[in-house]
Amino acid sequence: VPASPCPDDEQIVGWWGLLVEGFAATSRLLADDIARSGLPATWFEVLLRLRRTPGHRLSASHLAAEVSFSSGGFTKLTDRIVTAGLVERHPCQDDRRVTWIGLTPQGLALIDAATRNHARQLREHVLGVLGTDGFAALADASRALRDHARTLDGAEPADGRRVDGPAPVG
Amino acid sequence: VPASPCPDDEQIVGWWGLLVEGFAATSRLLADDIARSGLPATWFEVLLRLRRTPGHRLSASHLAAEVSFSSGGFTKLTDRIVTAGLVERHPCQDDRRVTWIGLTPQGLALIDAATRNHARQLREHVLGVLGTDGFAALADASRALRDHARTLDGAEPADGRRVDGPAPVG
DNA sequence: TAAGATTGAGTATTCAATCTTG
DNA sequence: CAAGATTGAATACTCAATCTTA
Repeated sequence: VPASPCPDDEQIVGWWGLLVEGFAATSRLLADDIARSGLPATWFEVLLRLRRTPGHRLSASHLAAEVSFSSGGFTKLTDRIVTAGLVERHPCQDDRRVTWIGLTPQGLALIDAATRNHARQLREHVLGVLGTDGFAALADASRALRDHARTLDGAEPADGRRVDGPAPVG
Repeated sequence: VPASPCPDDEQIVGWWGLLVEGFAATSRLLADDIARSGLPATWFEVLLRLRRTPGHRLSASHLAAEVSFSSGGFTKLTDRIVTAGLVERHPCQDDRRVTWIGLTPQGLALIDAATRNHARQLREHVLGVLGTDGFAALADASRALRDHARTLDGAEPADGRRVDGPAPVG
């Protein structure tokens, strides 16, 4: 796509639409494969982050934020993964409000295997399509978007300025 | 990110992780803003596609596929949007199994306003971060990923062999 | 007061089964 | 029998309120 100097609204909205569709389609492909090894996509996201953390443990609130879950939703998600025997809760000694979530040996074994398979899928369905440079550029752009959005998160006041349009439906 | 000739598993998985996080963070930013104008994100996706279709109408099953919904889930989503007066169901004359979903005047007015605001948000939170060339490149890569994934969808056997039918084209 | 975690209520989604039409 | 649409059961999430601790 040769870049226009000044893309119009339709162009911009269309570009973002491609992102939504591309990400959804690829995510589904990957999630289906992960599910085949016995892991819901949400569990995979949790275990993946524990796996790459020294000590294989993170605080519940930190982990919840990383996987974009609400506090309450993450409690229930954790309940299910604990029941499955893949993670354990550990009360924190220094600050008794926090709960550490740590991988069990079974959890570690499962996420190790799932990660190897995941990487294989990514080579096939992403790296194979975009090439190394393309995938790296995509990752770089995504990091920039993430950092920008997270900077604004919580700093964006619910100010009075509204869309110039019809009142909310309801 | 200078591209390594042969990225390892951790690298690849990390790159995809950035995509997941960047997309989630930005999507949430955009969805929050859309919600402020009175539209749930799912409604917006539906109305957006009707808006850019000649005649502002699509069949339910086609629309469901475009927004990545199950058949049953889309029926209920449609129920809610119909109740809000933004779309209407029209039985198809040629094939009485299909239902057309069409925008109402209110729906059109609302999605028009929401789209203008959406474009403004995209300029701020995506175009402003990546630049025109960066955004265009991202859209291009996303299109490639989408087309690849959709080619494989339905052609990828679940566990055993594919059910009888025409051989996959790709 | 504020922050981390949990609970309960409400909502939205998928899956499987059903109905209708081609 | 296949395809589109709908329904009911089950699941998973968010939000608001609560409890505990800093």
